[in-house]
Amino acid sequence: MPTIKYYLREGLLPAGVLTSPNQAHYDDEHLRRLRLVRALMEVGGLSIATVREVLTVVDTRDESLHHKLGTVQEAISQPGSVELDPLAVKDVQAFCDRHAAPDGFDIGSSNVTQMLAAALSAARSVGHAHFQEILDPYLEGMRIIAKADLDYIAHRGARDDVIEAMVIGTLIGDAVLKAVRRLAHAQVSREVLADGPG
Amino acid sequence: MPTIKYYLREGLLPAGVLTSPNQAHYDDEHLRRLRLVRALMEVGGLSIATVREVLTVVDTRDESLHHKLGTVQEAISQPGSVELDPLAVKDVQAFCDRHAAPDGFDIGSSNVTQMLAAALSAARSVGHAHFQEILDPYLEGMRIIAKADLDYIAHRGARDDVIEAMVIGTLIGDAVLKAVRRLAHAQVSREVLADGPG
DNA sequence: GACGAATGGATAGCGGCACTCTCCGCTATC
DNA sequence: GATAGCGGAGAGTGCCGCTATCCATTCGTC
Repeated sequence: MPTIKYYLREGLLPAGVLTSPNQAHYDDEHLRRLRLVRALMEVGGLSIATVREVLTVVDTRDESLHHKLGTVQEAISQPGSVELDPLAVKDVQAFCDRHAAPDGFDIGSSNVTQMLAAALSAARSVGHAHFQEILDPYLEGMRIIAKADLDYIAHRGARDDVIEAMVIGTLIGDAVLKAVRRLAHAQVSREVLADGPG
Repeated sequence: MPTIKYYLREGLLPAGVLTSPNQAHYDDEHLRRLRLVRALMEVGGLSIATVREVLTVVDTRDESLHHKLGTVQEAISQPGSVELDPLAVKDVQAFCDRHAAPDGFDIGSSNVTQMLAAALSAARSVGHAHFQEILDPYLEGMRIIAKADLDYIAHRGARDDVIEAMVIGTLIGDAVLKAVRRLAHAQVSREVLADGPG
């Protein structure tokens, strides 16, 4: 309960409707918002500052949907503070070029490409200089997943909370995918072992 | 530099070879280890305690490879402190059953299934009670990715550092996949838009 | 209408964690 | 022989996510 007071102070939750100077009323929407905050923090690993940033965008009523999606995407895709290896940056560039528009992406230097470059830099730094070769199969698998994601968003109806659905789908989706990847490792390696010594 | 002294104290880095009581020599292996620690922390988001745990297993010389892989997997797959929704647990159970051995997985209650249940619980709590329906396409995509992962490990040669390669591949891979997923979203949504109004 | 419990609001404090600072004794170097 | 720098150990710092305390008010109920 003191945590809720804290979130209120931090502006993560809207204040309740004051029925009297020391009595506020909270409805389902407040509860829902609280659960959203907890989900973003616990599963998505967002900091309070980032959650506030995201919620601000979610709550913005004017502004185009497209612009809001972009802003939120950037907010929830913050790269770590890894110094970028120029070679890794080149790898990212090559990858982006390879899958460039019209059917690909041509995103210049967003947080997403930064993330990717940071991860590949880290890989290089520990002696895995060819990790970028895995990017193409990764994209192949991720295209299937991305299609499922878009389907999911679309079927939820293009209501007012598309942005919210996207945030949830992205962050909780990341966590789910982490787990599913590990399960897939077990499944595939079992199949390989079965085929091999068979 | 004081950070390195700190890591030494915390047992994340092995002490250098003392050439004299106050002069230690550090070779490439030490540097490599340092970079590994930084990568696990900055990209993998591991805490110092978890890094130590992982490194302990990596450094263990005896013990079977299989057992070490399992231990490390558990260490780098720690779920958040989310209370589990029984319905979400049921969803996970159903998913596991659906893809059960011999070609699937039958992992009982490991950290991985915990992670999955936690994520689905969070989804439910924010009103996404049907998120588990996305699990099958997720697995389909992840199987492609998992195959690439195993290929990668295999082609790196079954040297002494398989566990290390697995840790790196898993954690840095997670970060890479996060980024690639976002790029795939952009790519696929562009394709859909192109097909739709076409 | 009196009284204890509870609420809203604000301020200060706590605990964990990843560092960082400082001091000490020593020794390689000039 | 002065001094700069190292290794080692303990205490201190800053941030962040809470948590505890305090006060005035007011709701419940008797």
